[in-house]
Order: sequence, then C-alpha cells, then structure tokens
Amino acid sequence: MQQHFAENALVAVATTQPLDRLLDYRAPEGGCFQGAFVEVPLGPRKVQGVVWGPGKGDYDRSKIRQILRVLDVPPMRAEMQDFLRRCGAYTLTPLNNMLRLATRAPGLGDPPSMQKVYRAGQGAPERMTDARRRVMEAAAEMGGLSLTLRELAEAAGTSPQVVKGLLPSGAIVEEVSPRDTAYPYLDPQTPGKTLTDAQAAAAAQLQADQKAHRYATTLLRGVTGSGKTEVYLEAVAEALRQNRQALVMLPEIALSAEFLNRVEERFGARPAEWHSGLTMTERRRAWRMVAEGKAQLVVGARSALFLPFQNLGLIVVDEEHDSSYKQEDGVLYNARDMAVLRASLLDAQVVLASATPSLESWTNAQGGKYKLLELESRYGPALLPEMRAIDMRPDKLPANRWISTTLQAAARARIEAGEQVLFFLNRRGFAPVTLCRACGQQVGCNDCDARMVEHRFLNRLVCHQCGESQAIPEACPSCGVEGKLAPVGPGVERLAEEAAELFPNTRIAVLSSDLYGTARELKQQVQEIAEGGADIIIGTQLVAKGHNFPLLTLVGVIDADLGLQGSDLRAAERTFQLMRQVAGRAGRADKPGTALLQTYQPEHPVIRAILAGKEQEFWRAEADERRASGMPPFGRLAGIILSGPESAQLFDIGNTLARNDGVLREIDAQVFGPAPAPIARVRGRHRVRLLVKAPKGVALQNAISHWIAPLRLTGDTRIAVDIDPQSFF
DNA sequence: AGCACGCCGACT
DNA sequence: GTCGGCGTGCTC
Repeated sequence: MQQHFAENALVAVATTQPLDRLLDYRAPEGGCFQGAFVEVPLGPRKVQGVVWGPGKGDYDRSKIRQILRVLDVPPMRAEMQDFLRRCGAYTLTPLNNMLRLATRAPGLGDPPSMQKVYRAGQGAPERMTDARRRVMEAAAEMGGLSLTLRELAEAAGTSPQVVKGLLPSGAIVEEVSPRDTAYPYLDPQTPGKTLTDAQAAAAAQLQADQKAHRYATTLLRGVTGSGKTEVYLEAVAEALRQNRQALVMLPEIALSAEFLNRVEERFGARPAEWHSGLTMTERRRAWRMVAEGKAQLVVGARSALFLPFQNLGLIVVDEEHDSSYKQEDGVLYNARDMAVLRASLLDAQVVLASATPSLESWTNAQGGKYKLLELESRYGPALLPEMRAIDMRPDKLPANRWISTTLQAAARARIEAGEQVLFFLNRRGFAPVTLCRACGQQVGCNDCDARMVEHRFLNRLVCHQCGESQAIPEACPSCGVEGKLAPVGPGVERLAEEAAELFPNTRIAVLSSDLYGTARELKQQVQEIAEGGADIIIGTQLVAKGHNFPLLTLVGVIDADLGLQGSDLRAAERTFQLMRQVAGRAGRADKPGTALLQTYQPEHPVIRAILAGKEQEFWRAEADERRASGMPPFGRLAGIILSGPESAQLFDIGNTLARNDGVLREIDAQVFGPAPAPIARVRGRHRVRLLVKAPKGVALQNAISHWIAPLRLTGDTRIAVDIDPQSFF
C-alpha cells in the first residue's frame, strides 16, 4: 500500500496546470494516500492534481493551503508516477504535461454517473397483458441483471410505458446503478483458431514469457498472412489467465472493426476501446473501468499507453514500424518506445508485431536486446506476390497521364477475369501543385509554407498542413493574371479521372482519408469494396494498413519513387515498408497476386531490394549506412524547434544557441542549423529548427536541458525539444 | 492556464 | 485627466 498522509500533513501535489514543479499543500480532512487524485485551490481557482509524495516544506508555511477533497477514482499507482516521471525525463516534457496525458478523462471530479435500471421483482401485476408478459419474461431471462428502460422495452418488443406500468405491483423493480459498467468478461478459455505448428510454437514462447511475470520485449515478425494476430492473441489469452490486463495498440484505429471482431471471436466479447473517436461517456467509462481493473483488454491508439491500468501484464504494439506511433504535437513521444519503458517498470511483456519492422527494432533484435520470433506465411513463401518494376523512362507518357501502357494492359486482364485492381498513390487530393503558367509561382497556403492541394470533389484548394481551404481562385494570387492557374502532378482524385477514361464501364472507388467524414463511414466503405463493390480501387496510404481485400490480385504502384526523394533519414526504410505492405494486399486469399511498381529509377537499391524480396539484405545495407554516418539507431538525434511570430528573431535565438554549444561538445554532440523547420510556417507562426546529433549512450537529454536552460524567451516565442525526431520535412 | 499588476496611446 | 492595450509574473 502507498504512503498515507495524516490530516494537515505536508504533501507535494502535481497539478495539470502549466507549472513545472510540485506545490505543497496540507492533506485534507481524513488524510490521503500518495497517488490520490485531488482537487486543490490555486489562486482563485480549483484545479485537479495528484498527491505526488511528501511535501518539500520550502515554501512559506502560512501560505500553504489545504487540499479541498479527494476525487472518487482509484489513486494513481506508484508505477504510473514513475512511468510519467521517466517518460517526461526522456522526452524533456514537464511533469504537468505528462500528468495531463494521464488524466484525459472527462468527469474525473464528478461522482460516478448514475442511471435508472430495471430488473424482475417478486410481485405480480393485477391484470396481465401480452406486452406485460413479454416484459416479465425478458426481465426473468436476464437473471438478476438489470437493463435500462429502453433496453428492457426493446427486448420485450414493447414501449417503456408498459415497463413503468409494472412498477407499482413490484413485478419489475427500479434501481439506481452506476452508468459506467464493467466491460463484458473476456474468456481466455474460449477455444481459439487452430494454429499451425509455427504459430503454436511462437505462441508458446510468448505465453512462457507471460507466465514468468518478468520484463521481456519480443519482435514478432511475420509476412502478411502469416497469422501474427492469432499468435499475439494467445499471449493476450495467457495474460488474462494470469488475471493481468492487456493492451493492444494499433496505429489506425479507424480500421479496427475487423480487429474487434477477431477479439470477439477469440474471447467471446468485445474489449474496451480507446481512441480519439470516443464520446465523452465512452471515454469516462473506459478510463474508470481500466482504473478499477474492470477492463481486461484495451484496444487503442497510442494514447492508451497512459491509461491507469491496475495490473498490466502485456502490451502489444501492432505494426510497430508505423510512424503514427510518434506523436508530433504537444508531448513528443514515441508510443512504441514508451511501451517498452512502461513494461520494464511493471515486469510486463511487450510484443512488437510487424511484417516490416523498423530498423530500430530490427537492430535491437539482432543485438539480442529484444527476442525475435519469425513466422513464415501459412501458405509457404510462394504466396508473396510477384513483384516487377515498370521502367517509366521509355514509356514517354503524355503530360498529366500516370498509368503506363504496361499497367493498363495488366489491369484490363485482371478486371476481365472478375478480379480487383488497386492503383496505389500516396497523395491525397487532385493535384499536389497549382501552378500559374503566367508567373511560374505555386499557390501556397496563406498561413503556412505548405503548398495548396487542389481537391476537385470539394472544388477547393486545401492546405494539408493546417487544414485551411479556399475556393479555387480565377486569378493568380501572385501576379493577378486570370485563367492561367493549372493543376500539376498526380493526386488520387486525378488518377480516378484518368482511370475512368481508360476503363469505361468499370466501378471505380477512391479510398482517401479526407473523403470520409467519419471513421464509421470509412469502415463501411472499405467493407463494401472488400466484398466486391468495385473493380478498381484507387487509394492512398490508408489501403496499406491491414485491411484484407480477398478479390484483389493486382497492385499498381503509380509512383514508387515518391518516398525516395529528398533527404529524409527514413525515406528508404519507409518506402521499403510501404511497398512491401501494399504488395502484400494482392492475392491474400487463394490467388497469388502481382505488384507492378512504376519507377523512373529501377536501379535504385531500395527498388531493387523490394523486387528481390531480400529484406535481410536491405536492412543490413541500410544499417551499415546508418552506422557509418552515426545516425539512429547507432547514434542519437534531437530536434530543437523554435516557433514565434518573427522569423529573424528565431534565427537570432537559434544562432546564439548554436554558438554556445559547450555543454553539447562535452558529450561529443554536434549542432546543425538553425534552418527553417520541416514546415517553416504553421498557422501563421514561423518555425526554425536546430538538429543535435550525439553518439549513442551519452546523457543527451541532460545536456540539452542545460544547454537551453539559460534561454529567456519573451512574448510569443516557444521552444520545443523533439527527442528521436521522425519527420525531416 | 487564468488572473492581477503595471506602464504607455486615444478618447470624454 | 481616464479607459484599456497586452507584456510580465504568480499561483502552494
């Protein structure tokens, strides 16, 4: 049990206010435990916080106020405090910001929300009717369990009035119960799918680790269709048998309907969900039930890592290489790495699952820091799609045409055979550039430095950075000449137009995240397409994320070079992963698929590695290159982002920092920049970035905090540190 | 984050 | 003379 503080004892409280230090308070009437969620007076306001530990006593005693009350939620565990502290130290994030991540639940300060519920009672009504009988039968069927008025009326096929009519006689009893109810029981004994020998062996290893109650991280690598999910669900089953909670993190929660169904198949009920699409009510229930240990399994996005688990035994990070695990605004953390941290503090297990692991995880597995489990395809290696490059250089496509004759012919053959074709292009909208043919200027966003992307469905130009949009202008915003603006380059919408011309009388569906208002609509659309609702699918990155299209046998990658341009550290790695995944969409059922990669540089090492299917070779080559240049995972990087209203001032600050790099030199770190940040202007604010490169194993965070500590920022100027940055544009 | 205090421009 | 702009500083 955690330390108890007697009434009026001095305690340190961490609040969610932007104060980067603990404040001393006196313990409330009746005392409190360490970790208690409390409400404290702060100036004229009441704010929420957590009792962090004993008070420091370095503040004027007469000014110290008393905690107002302890909130009605389970206290934060010492392990969670430790996790927040360490995670904050790693990402150089103040504790109060970390605490905010951990308290993202509405109504924390409210008493549990109550509702009226109804169940069968002892009495009998004076007059019996058909509807009344149905209500009583429905209530009796529930045993002692209660239903809400609407649920019971619906179950009986009648109106709520009938249920109410049964109350005076006591045939139905009305009670008040908490609205936040436990999630249905997941039964680990429900028989799972029959596993192949390889799957069973991998599952047995994970289960042995789970039984050991010791920290371990395993990289579970398996090609598309090898059944990784079945394997790690067996680890989940073992955690449930051990009465420990489990967390499965997914990158694209919008597409998790299929996953939730699989959980239901395996354990007989649906788990708790945690992602940005939850309503306030759902969010409060999930947070509270996780805290009370009444949610055995949570399926969630990266922020689920900060839920108040009581007894967490397993964290699965599915598609661990996915870049969306790195939060890019607010607290800059990588959920994959922080999952490993949290598990190590809990003596829990991590499973990193991917068909195409990140170079970091691959290196950790090679070096023995992670365990490695590899699964071959259930159907043998033969099912991997045949992959070929289409050299675009001799094709000489006319301007604004993107589908080569080779790809056209291949697609036509598949469509005639009643199969599906996917044209993959990782660019949303109609055209990525709107160019003025009079002055040569591109139309840019007014608030950012990003280019405006034409969206023909919306008939607007949209900024993909800040979301601003404007009607497509008649005249050029730079030179004012009318009628000279031209869309340049391909987006999925333009590709759809071209496909419609080339393939008349076929059904074409465009899958792009911005074409659907809600996750639900998107899910339904994906489902319809998978069941054969389209002949040609035109899609962005979305389609690479784990959905199964059984009729799909040909994937045409429109521009395999897109991800290779520029100087992004991870460009090659990302392109490799993406191409493998997209190719993996083809022929998952019983027909082997074909993937055709349109490229202007068929001799590029990444393109060659993809075509050869030699992953080990690709990784080894990529690892050698990074090792030689001291780049991650063999060295460390940190970004320093300065933002503010005036660019020149930011460069001044940046230059001052770069000149005074003594603390960094002590750890053999180098500073690059200042340079305009990846997106040099966001929502009217300028951004300037410095990059720090350090050897592995030095105290980088410590050096950086000493380095920037003397800075006195005035007015609207901000500084943010991005440890292990992912994006370089 | 809020909210107060405090020091300079355009109004009654 | 004063009303009010938001820069700076404090909250246990």
